[in-house]
This record gives sequence, C-alpha cells and structure tokens, in this order.
Amino acid sequence: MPELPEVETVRRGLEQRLAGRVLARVDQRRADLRFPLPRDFAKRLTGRRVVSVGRRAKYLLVNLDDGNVLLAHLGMSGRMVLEKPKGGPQTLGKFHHDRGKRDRHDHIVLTADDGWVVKFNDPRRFGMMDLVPAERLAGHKLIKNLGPEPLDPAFDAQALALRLKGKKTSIKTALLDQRVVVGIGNIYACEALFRAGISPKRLARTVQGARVEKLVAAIKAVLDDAIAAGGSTLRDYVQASGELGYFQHRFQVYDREGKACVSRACRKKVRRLVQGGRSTFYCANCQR
DNA sequence: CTTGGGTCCTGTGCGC
DNA sequence: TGCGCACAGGACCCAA
Repeated sequence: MPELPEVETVRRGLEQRLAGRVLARVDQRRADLRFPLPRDFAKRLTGRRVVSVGRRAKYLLVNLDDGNVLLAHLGMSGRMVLEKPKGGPQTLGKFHHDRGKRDRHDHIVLTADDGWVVKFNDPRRFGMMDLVPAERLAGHKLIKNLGPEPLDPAFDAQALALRLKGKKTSIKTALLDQRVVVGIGNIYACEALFRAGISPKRLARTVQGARVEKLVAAIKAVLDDAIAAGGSTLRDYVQASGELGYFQHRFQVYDREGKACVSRACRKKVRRLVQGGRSTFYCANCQR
C-alpha cells in the first residue's frame, strides 16, 4: 500500500499528532527490521521532542530537537497505528480489523508525553528505520540517489524526458525506478499510464514530446487525487465504521484484470501482464 | 553504466 | 477444514 500518497497521508497524521510532543517512552521490540536498527535506538529517541515530520520520496522524516532525523520507510506492509490515551485505535496507512493477531508485528512503539501512542506495525518487515544527523541526511545511502519529487513544480515534462532519454526498459518499469522519479509504486504507475493513454510496454526512451507532457500531468493528477482521498477516508475512519477504502475504489485499471475498461467508449477487458516481476494492469485499446 | 532477476518476510485468498 | 501455491503496496544487491 504505501506509495507516495499513503506515505504523505501518514506524514500528515504524524505531524498533527507528534509535532511539539516529547517522546516520553520508546519500546523497541526487535533488533532489526529490514536492516539492523542503530545501536541504542530507543535510548537515543527517548526524551526527544519532535520538531516536525517531513517526507522525501516514500521515506518519512521525523525531525528531532537534537538535530537527528528518524528516517522511516514503510516497505510493503508497514503502517503507523495511532492510539488515543483512552479510546479506540486509529490507523494511518491501513484499516485495521482483527487486532490481537497483529500485535506481534508492532515492532516500535512510541509513547508521547500527552499519552498518545504511535505503533510502527510491519508484518513483512520490508520497512526500515534509522537515526541520522540532519546534515548527513542528503548524503545517506538510501536518500542520495533519489530522483525528483513528482509533485514538485520543478518536475515537468522536460525533467522527466531527460531521465527517460535513452532508457531501454519499458515505461512502466522506468516509473518504478526511484532514480527516475520518486514515490510512484506499482498501483500509481499503472493508473498514471492509463490516464495518459500510454502502453506500459512502450520503451521509456520513446516517451517524449506530447506523450511525456501527458504522462507528467497524469502522474501529478493521480497522486493529488489519491492524497485527497486518503485524507478524507482517514477522517472517516475516526468514526470506525470499518469501510475498506482509501483510493482503491477509484482504481481504473489496477487489480481489475478481466473487468471492463472504465472508458465508456471502450469497455474492452483490462489485461494483466508481468514486467520486472510485478503485475501490470492496462487497457490495450486505450493505451498505446 | 544499464538491465534483469533473485531476495528478504508474513499473510491472504483461491482451487482442490 | 486443510493444504499447497500464487501473489501482495518495495527496493537493495549482484551478475551479466
């Protein structure tokens, strides 16, 4: 689930909940996630005040008052679960049903000085956390090679065209390459290509001119829409009715194999293929 | 340098 | 019901 819109939604929730708060207690329940956690991780976090919460690509950046940044990635299955001092939990990143069975995947538990609890839950443990001095963040191994932010105004057709130039892989695979553009995952790569009317099989280097203009607009639009939807369903979730949601009700091709293309004029079946080991969903009629 | 494939890990859903 | 298999939102690492 966590692509840019989901991470941004989580960022906003964490910012609202944690900014200005002191981390009164930190429980670390494993020595490692995807990578080993740094030495004295919990100890170094305890007593720190959260200044703000930022985001770069799919990484969360929790800025601390000692000049360090808590760098976090949700991987495939990571989420942040917020729990009120009294009352039901609120999940950022995914709805939660059947509690209890899941608790063993609460790897890091932060308790703020106002009693709110933030649990980092990640069954598959593809997520990661690290503590790095702010001035060394840009040079961090996982950060230094990241491409442009898709919602940055500086990310325009020219910027994308430059990065696709000469690329022999498919455009779908290129969009998943975080050196080309960050934040796009398997869902939004499929959705953006559908909106742009571009075949996922098309060679990246041939996406130029009008096509790259269209693709950039589609990427920005789909991410914006998803962030807007994430925000609204998150508010809905506070009332805990259990609707399964977010943006998934609005997928036009993702996970819709065999279903009718949403285009009124088309209605052909959505197809699935595998590229770079990942499923791609597309309409062969609408996407060229 | 680029590119493709294997890999990490657990959970879920499906066919039989 | 149980079992085995395919597949799942990511991205690093290494061989070619």
